[in-house]
Amino acid sequence: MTNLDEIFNSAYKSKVFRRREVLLPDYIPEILPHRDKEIKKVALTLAPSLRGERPSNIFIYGLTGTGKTAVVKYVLRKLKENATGKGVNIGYIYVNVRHRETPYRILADIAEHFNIRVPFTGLSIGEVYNRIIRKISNIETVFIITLDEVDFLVKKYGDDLLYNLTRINEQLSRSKVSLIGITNSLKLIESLDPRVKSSLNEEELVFPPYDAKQLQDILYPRAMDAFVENALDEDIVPLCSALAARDHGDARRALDLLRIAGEIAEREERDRVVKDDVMKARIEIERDRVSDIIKTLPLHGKLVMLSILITTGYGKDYATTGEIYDKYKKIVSTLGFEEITLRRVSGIIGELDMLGIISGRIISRGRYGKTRVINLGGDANTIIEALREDPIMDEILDEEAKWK
DNA sequence: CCTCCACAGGAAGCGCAGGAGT
DNA sequence: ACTCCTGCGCTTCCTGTGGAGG
Repeated sequence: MTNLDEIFNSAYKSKVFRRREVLLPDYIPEILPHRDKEIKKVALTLAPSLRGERPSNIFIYGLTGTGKTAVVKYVLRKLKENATGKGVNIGYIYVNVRHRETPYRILADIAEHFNIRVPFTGLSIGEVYNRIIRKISNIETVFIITLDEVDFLVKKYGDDLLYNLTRINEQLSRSKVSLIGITNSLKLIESLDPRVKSSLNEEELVFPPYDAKQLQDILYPRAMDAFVENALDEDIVPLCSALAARDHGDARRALDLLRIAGEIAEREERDRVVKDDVMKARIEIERDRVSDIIKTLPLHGKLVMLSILITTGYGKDYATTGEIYDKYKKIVSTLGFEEITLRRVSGIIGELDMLGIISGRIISRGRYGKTRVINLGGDANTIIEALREDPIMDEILDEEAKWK
């Protein structure tokens, strides 16, 4: 073996991980602990497709990381395997609505599964819809379309698309389509058109959150698979489970913590993951999340974020929408930009609140009006760091520092 | 008890960019 | 070249509201 081989080999061979991919969010294990009941229910509902019949539509509720997506994907995979064995045609399509959050993109995504090429924009929604129908109408297949996180779609664009999809069968001659809707919010179904509601809710399934013990049952087998023997301190898995259990029993969060903790240990070329790595992982996850959001903010979004940062005294204090808007106007006028309206700034603040970058609550000060009181939810430095990636923000922050 | 502040947040719509079809 | 489509950031106009002060 030459020197180079040795280098590559030792770089390739991690001291911590054996199969890191087992911890990635889209990995579906062979066994899903504490979800037997749910798997059975989904399987029973979808089973008629093996006889070429259209299965009932299913609606699934549950908070993030409760195994909704995993269960659905798992059952669909098994179903498909079973179908090919029996010579039945079943097609399944999985679309995550959060990543494709407009009706057009969702349809475009579905279309792409059928090998219909659709442009990023330019076609009418109806046209994409028609192309899909034209393409699949005559194929003798049961299609199961899964829409993950539909709440995002309904909240922003209403239920038109859902309504059309539930009625798609009327326009198909030989193929059949059934839908699986997955949502985080229990309130969603109430806001739906009654027609959509009854048709989509043929079967309904609620996924309860995991508790710390159940999270451990999920983590242990995966940790065994993912890590080299003895790479984990004993208290690592319980710690990740406990932290995630506090976070409404989110299994994905628990797996992320475990994986990132491992990556930190690996980066530092240690062969053992310790408690402190988990704590660091927690900070790192938060930093990445904040930085991703701030980076993709439009210019005025960043300026508003900056104004919040300054008016709240870098997180030590509270500020109202009005105070933030005043500060924003000052910043904008020194830069010579055109300012956006209060309405829009209020909207941006609302969005930042929803994203959890800041935390605000609406209060009434009686005579002195009703407003939103805001402070930074998390760490100011994380936000400053993310903002400084934009040269304009960087300059303003330097300027601001001089005044102090 | 009523008023009226300082906004929240819904609805409609505008102008532009990116792209399709004709 | 021209029309038509959507997404995005934004504006305009709007109605709604908890409670301190009169």
